[in-house]
Amino acid sequence: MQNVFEILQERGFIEQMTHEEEIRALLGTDKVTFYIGFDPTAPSLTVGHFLQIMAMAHMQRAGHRPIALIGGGTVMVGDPTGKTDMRRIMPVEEIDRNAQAFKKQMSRFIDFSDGKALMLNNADWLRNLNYVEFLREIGVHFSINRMLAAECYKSRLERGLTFLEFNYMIMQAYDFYRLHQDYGCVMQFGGNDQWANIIAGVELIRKITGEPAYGMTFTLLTTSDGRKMGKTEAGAVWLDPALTTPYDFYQYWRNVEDSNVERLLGLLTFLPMEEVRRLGALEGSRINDAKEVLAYEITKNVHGEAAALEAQKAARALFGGGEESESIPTTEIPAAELANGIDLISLLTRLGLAPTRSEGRRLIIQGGIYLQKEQVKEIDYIVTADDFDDQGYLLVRKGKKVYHRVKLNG
RNA sequence: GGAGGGGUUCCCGAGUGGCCAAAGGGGGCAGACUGUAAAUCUGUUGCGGAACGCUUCGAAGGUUCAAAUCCUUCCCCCUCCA
Repeated sequence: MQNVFEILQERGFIEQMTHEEEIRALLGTDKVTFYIGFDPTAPSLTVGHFLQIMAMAHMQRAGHRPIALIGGGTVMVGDPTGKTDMRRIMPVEEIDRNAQAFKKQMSRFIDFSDGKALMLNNADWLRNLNYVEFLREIGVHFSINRMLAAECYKSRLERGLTFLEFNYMIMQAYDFYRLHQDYGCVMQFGGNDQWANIIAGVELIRKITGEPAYGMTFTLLTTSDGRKMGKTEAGAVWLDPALTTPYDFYQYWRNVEDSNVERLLGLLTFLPMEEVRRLGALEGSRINDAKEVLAYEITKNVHGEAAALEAQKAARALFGGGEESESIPTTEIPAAELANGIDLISLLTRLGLAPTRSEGRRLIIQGGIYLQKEQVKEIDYIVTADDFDDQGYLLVRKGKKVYHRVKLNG
């Protein structure tokens, strides 16, 4: 069997490592326990987390034991890495609620049965730390001079960094130490922005115990010009279908830029690399086939095969002219309300296609609104039952690719 | 605790009494071009309507015909000193 190290490397995960040769050897021979931390800052995991989960899944398939560490304790402090502003202090109730949601979602991707993987929450040991003991036991091992030199604090040193946030690195290092002592965890992975936090843990363990510990970071999802991926006008791309519908989720991947397709296939699907390379090599508009595969595979992984098929069918129908599908977002409106017609602007705000009436007006004036595939440019257009088709549906399109269906009820 | 600097519309950042709903850039949205891509170009980007009105410039008060701009108090951030 192929060393999982090679797999991760070939699929494009690996960015930095503390000890390349040792890690490669270890992963090839022993069963290792490793961990990745997830801070519950939001009510759902995002595609950024998903990349970490994929790496975890590859590791588990290779026989290693993952620890998914929910950061119910570390979020109390807030990771300043990559943030330019002070982190919001989150209420404990919200943190715990988010942590629960993370747990639930995580179980879908990693097999936690029979101790094949562990899910822990660092709230269990961080929230009740004794300050003075902690300082004497752990604090002595950290050099402020070194910490300040860390790249991740650079921008914050210019703009302001509180002592609270400054401690984040120490908390995370302590997590690794605890997992090492209590669970024999010897490796920590994370996004490349976590590098400083990870080596802090590696060094802490080595200093205190004299035993080896390793760290590795994975690539971050970015567009070709370096911007973070996973953001849309509506915010992040969530794994929770209530926050990002499977259709929108599918469409997000269907629309990634050409130059990223091969990379994303390697990172976010389980397709064999041969296939990944074949799809990535498609030229011109044929790369669209690869994007369909990408979107389908990821959606299947996250939302299941049925939802993925449904999303694919809907997308093909809307963009290819096939049969329409049920999974387009649909709003029902009682026929009685349409008796006298509804003005188009009101309809747009009601469907959520325009946040305000001003925005709706703008959209119409700029030619961004279509009813049943016909552009409508009259801002005082009145929608009546006549606009609906025989089955009682009205297809509203905003711009090139945002669709919404209205169903006439009763 | 002392001295100084600062908080502007999603973000950065101009604006020091009327010409400011507020320059410029970024981002977003829409249009053109395309392949449901990227790049590029154009328009647009507080809210509500037709002209026009209404609510904004850390918070609350005040001066003035008129305030983002002046005064008072308060909150928050940064720098230096202690």
